[in-house]
Amino acid sequence: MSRKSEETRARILQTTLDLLQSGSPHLTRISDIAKAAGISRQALYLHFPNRAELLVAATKYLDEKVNIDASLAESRAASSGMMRLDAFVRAWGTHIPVIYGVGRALMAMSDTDAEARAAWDDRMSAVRHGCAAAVNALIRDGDLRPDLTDDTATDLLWTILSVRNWEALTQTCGWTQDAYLAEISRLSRGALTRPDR
Amino acid sequence: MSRKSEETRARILQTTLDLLQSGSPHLTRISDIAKAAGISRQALYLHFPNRAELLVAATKYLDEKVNIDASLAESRAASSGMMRLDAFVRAWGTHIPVIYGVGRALMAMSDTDAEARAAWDDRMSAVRHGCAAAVNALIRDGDLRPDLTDDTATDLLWTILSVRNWEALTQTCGWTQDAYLAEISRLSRGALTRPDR
DNA sequence: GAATTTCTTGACACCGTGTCAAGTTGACAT
DNA sequence: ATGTCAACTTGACACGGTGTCAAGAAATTC
Repeated sequence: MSRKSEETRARILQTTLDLLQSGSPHLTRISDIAKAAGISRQALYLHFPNRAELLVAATKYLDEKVNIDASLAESRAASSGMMRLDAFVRAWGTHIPVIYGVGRALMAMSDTDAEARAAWDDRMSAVRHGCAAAVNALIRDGDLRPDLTDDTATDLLWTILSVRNWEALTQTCGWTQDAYLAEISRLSRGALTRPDR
Repeated sequence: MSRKSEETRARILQTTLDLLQSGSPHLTRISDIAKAAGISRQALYLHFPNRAELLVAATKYLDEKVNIDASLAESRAASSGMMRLDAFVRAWGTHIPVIYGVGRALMAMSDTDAEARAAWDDRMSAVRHGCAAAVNALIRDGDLRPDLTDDTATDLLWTILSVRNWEALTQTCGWTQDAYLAEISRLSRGALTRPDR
């Protein structure tokens, strides 16, 4: 694990992220990544045992760079439940485009690879915890719709905030990121909070 | 295209649907389907040129059997815009589980196969037309939120009603179909209609 | 009963992933 | 400067799944 080794490792990961960000996952083959990183395909296997672990490592690498937890933490600072919900929605919604490339690859692999699925599920369960925290803040303030249990509300918010929905609205429907954030905030609020306030 | 030929063709399609309904798409290989249909793998290629066209044919076959258009048409009979929205949401939401098996396979193939993607997009654009019709009915009655254009509203409803959201809530979160229908109806209504009514 | 369609068996090519072996390059230590 | 070790290279191969081709058997149809 010398300096040189870590250097190429980082280059591989960065190249992987770059390729995934611009180009569909199945067009990002192991050989494509190796070529773009300036090494042989076999050399890549000296650093990562298989495609799934490469993608997982790339995800972690990205996480370290952008520190998603810190961004989400800021939503915890909000005073009221309503503000907290909004802060969380905006924080997560802003991070989706950052992780979309690798996320899409992980989702595609989830069909066939248990390891990839586990890695993606892990990320998604972290988001779910954020949803649950926002829901709890609403409950504390008495702002949750009375006909929703906390679990139901969390499921609903988590689904509304899915990467797939971001993909549908911004990629398929062509919405701008701002339009997405605005509508999805309103939708989340309308879905979870009492109609009378 | 004799009697025998059509017979096996139908058997292949039905077997395909059966296998897709119970088991993930990548576990439904061409050879699996052939075996389950009681013919050789090569015989299957005498009826369908490739996997994508087989799936597309299976989708059409299913459409003919369940007649999804007829089911959606009933929502057109509703008098008020609000009722029409609700009828459409329930009609489509009820059909999602029927098409989920083949839909999932088509979605998975969409990553790699243009033909599969076209077939799925075609289905989804049919749903989108239904969404647009419901939105227009709301507009006619003056019940659409004033801050939504018809396109935005259609995009939003179409996204809310996506197969992915059904999958997230019923398959991942474990909601019953009834719970899904109830919540998604409420969500759709809340997202599109004026808050004051 | 003969012609034709349907299906079978078996072989092979292609693609992408993953593995293995043998050899090259370069950095560093002594 | 020489030997050692890690990083990397080239080239070969296995595997699984899709799709193709050819030759022959079996069933249908007329």
